[in-house]
Amino acid sequence: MVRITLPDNSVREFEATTTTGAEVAASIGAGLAKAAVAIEVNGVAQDLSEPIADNAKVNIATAKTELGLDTLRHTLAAQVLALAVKELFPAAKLAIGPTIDTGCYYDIEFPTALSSDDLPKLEERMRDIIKTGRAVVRELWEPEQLITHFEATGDSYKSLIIAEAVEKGQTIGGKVSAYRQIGSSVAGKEFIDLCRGPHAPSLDKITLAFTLTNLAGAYWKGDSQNQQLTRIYCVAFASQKELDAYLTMREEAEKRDHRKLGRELELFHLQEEAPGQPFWHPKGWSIFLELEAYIRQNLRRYNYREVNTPKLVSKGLYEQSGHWQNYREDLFLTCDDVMQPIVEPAAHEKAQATTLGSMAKGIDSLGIYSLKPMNCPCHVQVFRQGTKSYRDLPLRMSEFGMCMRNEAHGALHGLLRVTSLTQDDAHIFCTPEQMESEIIALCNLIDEVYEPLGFKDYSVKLATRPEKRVGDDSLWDAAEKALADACAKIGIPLTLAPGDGAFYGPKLEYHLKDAIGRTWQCGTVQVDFNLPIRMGALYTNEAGERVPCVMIHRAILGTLERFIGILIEQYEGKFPTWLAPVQAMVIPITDAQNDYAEQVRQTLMDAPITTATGGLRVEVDTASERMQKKILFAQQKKIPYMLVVGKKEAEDGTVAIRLRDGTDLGAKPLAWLLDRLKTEVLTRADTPTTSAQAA
RNA sequence: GCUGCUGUAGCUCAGUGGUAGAGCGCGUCAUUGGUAAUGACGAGGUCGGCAGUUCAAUCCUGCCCAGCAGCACCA
Repeated sequence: MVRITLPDNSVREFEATTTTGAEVAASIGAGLAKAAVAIEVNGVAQDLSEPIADNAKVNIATAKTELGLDTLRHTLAAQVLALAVKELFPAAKLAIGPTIDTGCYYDIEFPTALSSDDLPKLEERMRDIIKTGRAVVRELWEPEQLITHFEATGDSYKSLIIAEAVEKGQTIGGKVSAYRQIGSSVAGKEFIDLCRGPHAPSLDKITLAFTLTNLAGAYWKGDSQNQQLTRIYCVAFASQKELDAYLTMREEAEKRDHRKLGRELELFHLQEEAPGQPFWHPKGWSIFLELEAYIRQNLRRYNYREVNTPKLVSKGLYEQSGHWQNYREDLFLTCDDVMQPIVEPAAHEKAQATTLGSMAKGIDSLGIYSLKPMNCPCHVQVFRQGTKSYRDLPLRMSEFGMCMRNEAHGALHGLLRVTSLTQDDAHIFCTPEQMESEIIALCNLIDEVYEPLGFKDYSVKLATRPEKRVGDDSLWDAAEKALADACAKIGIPLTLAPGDGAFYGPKLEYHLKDAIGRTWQCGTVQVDFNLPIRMGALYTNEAGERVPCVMIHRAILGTLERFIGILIEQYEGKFPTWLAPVQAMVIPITDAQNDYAEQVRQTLMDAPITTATGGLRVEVDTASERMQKKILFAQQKKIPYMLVVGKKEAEDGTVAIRLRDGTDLGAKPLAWLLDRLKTEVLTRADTPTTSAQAA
């Protein structure tokens, strides 16, 4: 007899000791039996066909549950998409087909390139396969036999996975599970897929709404040294409604793409002569300046001192720091004259073309310089001027330094990944004893900076020692512990990112989510015991000894370029007044009010309101258009305040105020408006709303 | 860097082996309008770059550059 506890804590008894999930579901009701796709037994997912242990707590999964949806997506990938590919492209080699939070994908090696034109055909075949409603049965195989099977079908990647599972001891009593689709046929054999499961017991359970969206390249096991496979993405949801909602969401996300808005709002542009380097237009640059000022104001509260250091620095400094050894490929190198031949042209003919530009790296005899890829080595040089004692620490050195990185070409992406980047960078030189309180202060500062910008939800990862690193492991132990302890102390939940640390130290990574749900690393806090030793950042301790300090590398916004890109998407271009490139647009109703409109603009521009650009940013729309059109235009430019001036306002010395969201505040004296703008700008209020009307 | 795709007017895009089109935007003129698009006319393109095939290339082929969707990378 088997006793089974249901989610409502009721207990049912079954005679047979081999009672399965399917039987439990059937005992509850025919509807549930039909909808069931898998079952959770004591928190572990298993097939409906497997027997359930005595005294188990179970939860039956349907398309409406997380596990059920995941199981159906999994079956869709492994039994439907995979089979469709095998039927249409017999020579294709299946690799892996996991689920993701919007559906699933399958990585496959194709002998000839698949094109996106093939997707509709594949999708149609998938629907045909589902219509057969064939049963999918779990089987346990001897690893060698299953490998033999996959060698015969050409799916050598499956063999590799089996071999690895055996090696790692991830087997079920020495066997591996596979799923057979009863009645299917590929090259005369029933289709079998290696899988841990669970799977839906039959294809007619797959009631998902799905569509194949796109193709992409992806490396086998995520390693760029390996074979590149073709990844087929499939979005799949429990209902057509959810699928439509997801597709609509993607379209909406496209509308707030910072590259599109950046052009429409005249913030910046990119062109091929300067890949990855934004040309900032006046309106975009004003955002840049405001953010910089915002950060400066915050740093002041935490006693930072700002510096500025050279852009073009000899490679020697980077050899000392270790960046040369780790990032040489990504440095922009130059010397006094790259076109000057290195070898005497007369020596031999080929030498004519042999310039530094062509021979480039590894030539020590010439003074080779690198555009600085980061600020830390330069900051150490500032620190080293003069003798420092423990009384000088902690020393917090900040810089908005522009760095250049020759990023992999495929990595560039609008403002989110650029070649020339401006970090809100700083290095804290401190003693080991000060380290923890400095990290805690930093975590607080970061939160205080993010919060007013609307980023309340972010995740923090602890990136630990990578394989390629410098320094003793004992130092790494201490550094990783310092970060973990500090976070524990102030209650920041951490997830681990093993091996993702910098070559000189572990780091906390702050990840923010953008409008399309992609996450971007922005803030970072890195504890470094190694560069101070390598580069001689020493201080005299209380005992009079010269010892290396601890260096904490940190950035809050990360790079201003990336952060502005994220902000554009976050706000959909509707910046709060303090950040808005144009804060108010004066709209004269007829030409007769142009002079008054200009007076209004001048009054606002001259108002004693401090902004990063020296005062309020106001424009006048004197186009020979109807007022309605000018309002529409200002709205399209997402300008927070529209100040309509007609004959009446000109006579009364007022402006008729209309907000970006359509709210009409009516005619108000200029002094009233100035008061309101001043409050809004100085407090960096989120956005102009009617609720602020009391101001 | 890798896989697939794209590059035609300021923007969005159509099109053809015989040197190009639309809508919006832009300019001029008329209109002087009270809170989401006034009308007429006009200008604007080495069809990403370099080679090749051809009597002829924006179109076909190759190479390069840039961009897009991912992957890898991200000090």
